[in-house]
Amino acid sequence: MIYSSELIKGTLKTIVLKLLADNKKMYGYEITQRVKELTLEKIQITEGALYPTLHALESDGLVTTETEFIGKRVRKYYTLSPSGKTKTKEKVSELTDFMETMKFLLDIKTKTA
Amino acid sequence: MIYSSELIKGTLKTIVLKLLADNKKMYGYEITQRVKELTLEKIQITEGALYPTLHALESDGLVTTETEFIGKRVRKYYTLSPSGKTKTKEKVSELTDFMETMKFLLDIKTKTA
DNA sequence: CAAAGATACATAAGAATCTAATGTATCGTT
DNA sequence: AACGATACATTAGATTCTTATGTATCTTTG
Repeated sequence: MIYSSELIKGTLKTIVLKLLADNKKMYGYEITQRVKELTLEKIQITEGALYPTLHALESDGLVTTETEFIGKRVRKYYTLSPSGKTKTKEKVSELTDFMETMKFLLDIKTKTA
Repeated sequence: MIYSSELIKGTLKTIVLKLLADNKKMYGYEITQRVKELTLEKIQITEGALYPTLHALESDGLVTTETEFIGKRVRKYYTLSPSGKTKTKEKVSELTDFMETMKFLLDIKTKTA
């Protein structure tokens, strides 16, 4: 089962930031594959969604980039900046908190029904 | 603290459906107030977001409506249709599942760091 | 009793962000 | 040689939310 795309909305940026926090340095394609692998195919990040997000993180100064050549093929690595690390902590704790609230909302009557 | 609006994206429809499943019959304004109350002000549903969503649920046949007059003031009640009840179960279990996956993603390195 | 705030509906322009498609190019395998 | 995987990127269109606006009634308070 693949989650409906609307669920991914709003969490993509947080997922990317968290992955970068855990792995120091990643490139776009690698991120799509890692997420797919970690979520057992349930979250599929499309390139059309990922690249604009990465570019936005860069222009917000949350990540820095370095280009590397693997043979003749370009690979663009992303690394968290100091402000990116701070932002990641904020985003992760906000999402964690949000999920607690949502769990509460979804459980309300189910418990007694 | 109020959750950033992007987090609400994609979950609004599910929240509304779940509330209707628990309460049989609710009107728009009541939904905004109930969510605010249940989440201790952390989720604020604006009318500009709610009404289009309710109208969409109606045109998808997931809810039926009945208008009631309180004095001279109109109140529009929404009730889940049979297909709405089925949809609610699907949406709630998908979101629950999604949150488990997200929790896993967010916990990965935190555990060992 | 007038004003302000709460109740209650609704729409609409603009912003943000994702999907799906398309494009370019290299590398490895069969 | 052809195909699939790797790797970047952009764009038209769809979706959905924000912010503002509009209308109208009811309740509370100075």
